[in-house]
Amino acid sequence: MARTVGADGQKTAQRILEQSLPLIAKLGYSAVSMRMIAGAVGVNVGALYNHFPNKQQILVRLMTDHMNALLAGWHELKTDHLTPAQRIEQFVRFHIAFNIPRSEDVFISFMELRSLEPENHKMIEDLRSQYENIVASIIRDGSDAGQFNVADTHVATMSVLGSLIGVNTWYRETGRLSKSKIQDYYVEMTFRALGANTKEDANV
Amino acid sequence: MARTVGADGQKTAQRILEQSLPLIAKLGYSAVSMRMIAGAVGVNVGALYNHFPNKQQILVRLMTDHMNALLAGWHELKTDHLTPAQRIEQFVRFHIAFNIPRSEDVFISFMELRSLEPENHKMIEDLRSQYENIVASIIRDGSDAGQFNVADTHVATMSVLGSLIGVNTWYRETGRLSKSKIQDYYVEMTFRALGANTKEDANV
DNA sequence: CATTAAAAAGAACGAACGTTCATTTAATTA
DNA sequence: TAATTAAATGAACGTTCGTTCTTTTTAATG
Repeated sequence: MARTVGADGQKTAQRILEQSLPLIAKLGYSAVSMRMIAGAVGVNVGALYNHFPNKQQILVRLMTDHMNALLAGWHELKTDHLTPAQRIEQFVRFHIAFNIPRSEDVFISFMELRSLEPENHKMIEDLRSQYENIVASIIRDGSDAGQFNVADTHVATMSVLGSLIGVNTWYRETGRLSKSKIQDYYVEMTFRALGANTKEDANV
Repeated sequence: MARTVGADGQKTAQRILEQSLPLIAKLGYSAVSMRMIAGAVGVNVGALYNHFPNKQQILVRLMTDHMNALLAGWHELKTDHLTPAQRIEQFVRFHIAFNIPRSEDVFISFMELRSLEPENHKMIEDLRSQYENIVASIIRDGSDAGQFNVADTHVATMSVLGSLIGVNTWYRETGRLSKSKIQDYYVEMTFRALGANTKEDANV
């Protein structure tokens, strides 16, 4: 046998990414073999190499695609003209809304950094720090404007991001809480953690 | 060659655990081979099986030892007689102090759950939920007593734990902030996030 | 001191790994 | 329609994997 009827390179490449995602999220990059991916796609092992030069590049694509979508999603919101309090609220809501349906991407992008060769690692790390900088600059602006009251900008940034990232580890579609309720709760807790005094001002 | 001078079973078993820890933390369980561990210990591959029946049990020991030490460390503090606000402060300080010098254990216990066979996975998961329950019950007590003001106990628990767990991902021994400063900052942010109104009452 | 047990070495096992290659067939191009 | 390119198969490559086994040497036991 050889090329099959209806075979399409672009579609196969996409299927490889789609099938790799849950496998790597569940088992980890090292524990997933090219044969497993091929099996999930419904294709022979060798065929994978028509679309990706090696295993590592599959992981790189998964991570860059996710991080770029995350950053693009945020920048689409165009929040520059808002107050720091409004921006952090937008950010909390965006982060939760964006990441909940992408729990596997989130997990991989956090978890498999160490599986990347140095230059790829650096590239993803840069994207990640761009995302951290979004929060850091909101908190810094809020502090400078006297709207937030934090002892240390960096610690506050890490605390806010840490609590948000944790959502993915426990959220369940079928759980007790709706996505929007979770957003509300986290907005409130984030405001409090940052010593924000402007939520009422902004909303009432 | 064969048994070497001074060879001691218990010491070797301990060295296997000690050397496995940084390897697995850095590369991941699947990516670490028994030969790498043996090399780090300075022993032949086969010798590992005098001390552990298989690779999985090394991971199990690393994770159970860590989780048990974590739980034991907390219970040693005997905080039952304190107020919820005092207890959550103690917890935040304990968690940071305990985990910072054990970043590799923390990372593995969080990361490699998926590498465990079902029964081992369940055992570790049980230990982890015991730890979560510590926070949950403090927050619940504080809410019931009207000392905390949270919209949802579970969400608050996850947010507090998430922000704390994040510390390990960015703390550096040589960094700008001392451990005790970080503790102070996190105590304050946690109090705020929980709507605690008793920090001043308790301390002043 | 003789015997047994513990702890190591080192070779070997089959299985699985990522990757390559020659080949075959479908789709596209000239 | 003929030639070329794209996309797949399936076998094979050498390497590494976790594990087992035999053998050797040291330490502990009687």
